[in-house]
Amino acid sequence: MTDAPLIEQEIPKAYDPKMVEDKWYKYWMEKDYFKPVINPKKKPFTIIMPPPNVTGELHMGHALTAAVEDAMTRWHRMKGDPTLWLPGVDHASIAAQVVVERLLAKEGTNRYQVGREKFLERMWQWTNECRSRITQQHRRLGTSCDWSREKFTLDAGPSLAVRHTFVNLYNKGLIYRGERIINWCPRCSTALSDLEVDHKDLNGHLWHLKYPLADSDGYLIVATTRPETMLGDTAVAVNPEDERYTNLIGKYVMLPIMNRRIPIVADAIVDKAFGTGAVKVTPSHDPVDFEIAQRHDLKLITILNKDATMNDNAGPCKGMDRFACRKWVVEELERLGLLIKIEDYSHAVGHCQRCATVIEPLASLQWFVKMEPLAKPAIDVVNNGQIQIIPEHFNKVYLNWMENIRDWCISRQLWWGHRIPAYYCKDCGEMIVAVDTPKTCPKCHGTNIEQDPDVLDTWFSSGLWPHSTLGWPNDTEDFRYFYPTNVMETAYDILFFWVARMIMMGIENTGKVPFKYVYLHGLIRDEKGEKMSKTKGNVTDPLQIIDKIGADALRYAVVTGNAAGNDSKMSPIKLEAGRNFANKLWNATRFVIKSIPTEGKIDLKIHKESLTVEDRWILSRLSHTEANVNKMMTDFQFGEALSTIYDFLWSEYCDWYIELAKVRLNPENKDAASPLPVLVNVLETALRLLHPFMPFVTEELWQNLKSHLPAKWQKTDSIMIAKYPKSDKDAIDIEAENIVETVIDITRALRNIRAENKVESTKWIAAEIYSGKMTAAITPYAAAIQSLAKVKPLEFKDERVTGAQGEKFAVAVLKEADVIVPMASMIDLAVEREKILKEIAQIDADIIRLDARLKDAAFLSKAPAAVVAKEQERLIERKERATRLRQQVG
RNA sequence: GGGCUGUUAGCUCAGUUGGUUAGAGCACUUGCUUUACACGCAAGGGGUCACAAGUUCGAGUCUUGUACGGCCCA
Repeated sequence: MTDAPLIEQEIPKAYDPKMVEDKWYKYWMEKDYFKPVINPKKKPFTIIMPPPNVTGELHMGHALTAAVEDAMTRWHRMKGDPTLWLPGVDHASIAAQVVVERLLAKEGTNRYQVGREKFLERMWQWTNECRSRITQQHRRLGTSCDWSREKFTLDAGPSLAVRHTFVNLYNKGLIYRGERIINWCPRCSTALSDLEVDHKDLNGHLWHLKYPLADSDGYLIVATTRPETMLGDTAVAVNPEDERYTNLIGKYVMLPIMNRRIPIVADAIVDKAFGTGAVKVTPSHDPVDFEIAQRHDLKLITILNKDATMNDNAGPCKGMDRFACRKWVVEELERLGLLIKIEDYSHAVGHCQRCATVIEPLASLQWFVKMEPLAKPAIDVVNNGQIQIIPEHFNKVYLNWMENIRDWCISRQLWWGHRIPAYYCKDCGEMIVAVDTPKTCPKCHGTNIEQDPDVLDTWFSSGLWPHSTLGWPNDTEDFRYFYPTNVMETAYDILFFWVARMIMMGIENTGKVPFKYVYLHGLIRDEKGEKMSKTKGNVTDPLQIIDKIGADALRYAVVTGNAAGNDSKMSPIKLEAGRNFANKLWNATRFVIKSIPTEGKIDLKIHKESLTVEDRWILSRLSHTEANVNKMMTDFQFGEALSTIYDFLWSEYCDWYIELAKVRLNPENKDAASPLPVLVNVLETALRLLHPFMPFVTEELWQNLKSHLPAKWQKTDSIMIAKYPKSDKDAIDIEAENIVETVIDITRALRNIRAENKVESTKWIAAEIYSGKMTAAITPYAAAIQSLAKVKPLEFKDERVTGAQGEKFAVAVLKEADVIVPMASMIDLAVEREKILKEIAQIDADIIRLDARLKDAAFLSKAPAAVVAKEQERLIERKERATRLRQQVG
């Protein structure tokens, strides 16, 4: 049995997270608290963590993910659900390979020189270093995920899932190999999916070129943004409805430079309004042209090598770089008198998302997933609510994309990743797609078999993550118990990349949705609202912040004031607010602990019948808080839930309950009922309420508090396995709330009068209170009001004082009371009178409005009775208040 | 070009079935070594909720339009 870490007996004045965080994380780990106990009688709560890439360290976005998922996880665990938060790491095929390739470049070498085997060794070395860093960071953040179930995408299990899925989809005809236009990154030397291409508007040119007719005089003018591609043209296309060109359809032009006869074809896709209405067709290097070529049976001529230099088909340009070639072609056409004009032209150019190189559309033999059949059920589950996306408006974004989905290019000419489970017989050319490596060719029985050299798009394996991490395709206990999972929480920028694919693949492989809720959080930006990036140098390192102010403050800062789907800006101010809150709690607990007597028996049981009104008040407020927080947690309003707890602890418990309790704790008031039972119980409960958000400081304080309490408080070893507080309806006490609110109002009014009249803080002033039917309830608080507002003597009057008495007063008319301070020494009556007149004017306006509303037949008949009653009450209150104010000004 | 979204106090942002007098943190002004906390306490100032029209008994909240941002897809 692990003993709880030591707790400082002398509590320092300020909270120092460094002294407490590590020891508690270690304690939780040793106690195995993060591991769920499978109980078939209970419904589990499961979150699969979005696996960070092995490309470096965690950033603030990961910290947000961790904070939110940990809050959900800890909350459910405390509620008693068997809770699994499964961590993992992604091999990030292209991104990680780019990182290591850069390292090699620094060493003056590259992956080809090193060779596939050695390169992969290097990748593993990098990956292992990275993984331990990421794990370490997660631990510092306080994440309560089950490390014993941690998965890596290249582990045997997830890899088997990948091969199974590939083979299954291939057998169903949903994966095919074919020659299509794909996005080629010359730097990475691989195909990319459409999603991996960033389109940036660049200022370029539109070159108008003259193509002479082949069999007669005259010419056609075509416009292009990429003149070098003309070397691969195999046609010119016009719109069949374009009268300018009707007579040319079926004729030929002579392609300049290459001197190739190419046909003029008619295709409806051509936009009559673009350029001259005639377009050059380069089927190997443009997706639209590729389609035209399919329809018109045109030749495909590829003119580029994989590194974006020109190949043999480029004639005189062979060997040139693509951009040098562009320049050369333009000059040559000009020399030939075939360049008509050059226009400035801004257009979208695709760039590799990972290395920012301009991509080339290229006809290439690749593997694809046929998406439409997979998308259909994935659209249905969102439409029928089986999966709920939060915030809801992302439904439309999701559906819009899914309904226009295109086939997905999944093969990558990379080395780091899941190798495609397709094998080719070198003897007979047979292709074999199989989960396990075949030993012999099923057709010719030869053994000369080679595996496809390519790997799969990382997102192919990520798409399986919710089921592959739980053991699928094997029938495991984890898979049966924890799948489908409950929540997928991630950033909205990978909705298509990841979430959509998980839904499709999850349904396809398991017949079930992979999760019930998709909670999308926003991006964390820097103080100016810019996206954080290493190149900009504006990244905030979570570890540095944790070192400085602690994990809880960081977690507070990323969660508070942040609603689903909204971006948020990180700033030192928010971090400070988190630190301050932790410190406030620290000191409140310090105060409570100091108030617990060290000797003699202490009874901390709450005896309902002997509670004072302020006890009943704080218990009532706590109960409201518990109800609201649980509701907000259920509704994924984490920022709101956290502020609710913050407000309760700071503005109600600390500001008022503790201050009121001090009156009773004063040795002079020996006979007063002790506030300790409520003081301790409410604090203990509030710490549990807060624990999912700020785990370290709450554990430290909870343990510390507990160590000063009697034996029966020692049953639970950690706050993280203590029960999450639930609202107690019986504790709701409107009467007590009313009375304490009045006491607070009176105190505030008195302080206000003091401040406005610049009364020195040490000086006692006299005051009279008239509080009508509340008098009896308020009177017991005379001592409290006296001490909180520094008022003595304080008298309760039966009769309201009127302005006619000739004496000078400062007056505050409150909801339930009038506060009168004789001001002989200090007040400027004229100012005071002005203030009251202003207030009367405001109230009169209210009265007119309310009166009109209450005379309005439509309102009376259509508004709910409760609303009408409330308005009536309000009118009475306003009128009565106006009367009281008028009495004061005479 | 299509779609989504934002505009609330000086700044950053909450405000979830439309229902009292729109909130917080920070900043600002004033005063406090009031024995838990200056990472604090007390008091105060500050908003025609972008603009216009509409629906409604009632709009920051719903609808439409306008202006200016942002994002995604092509």
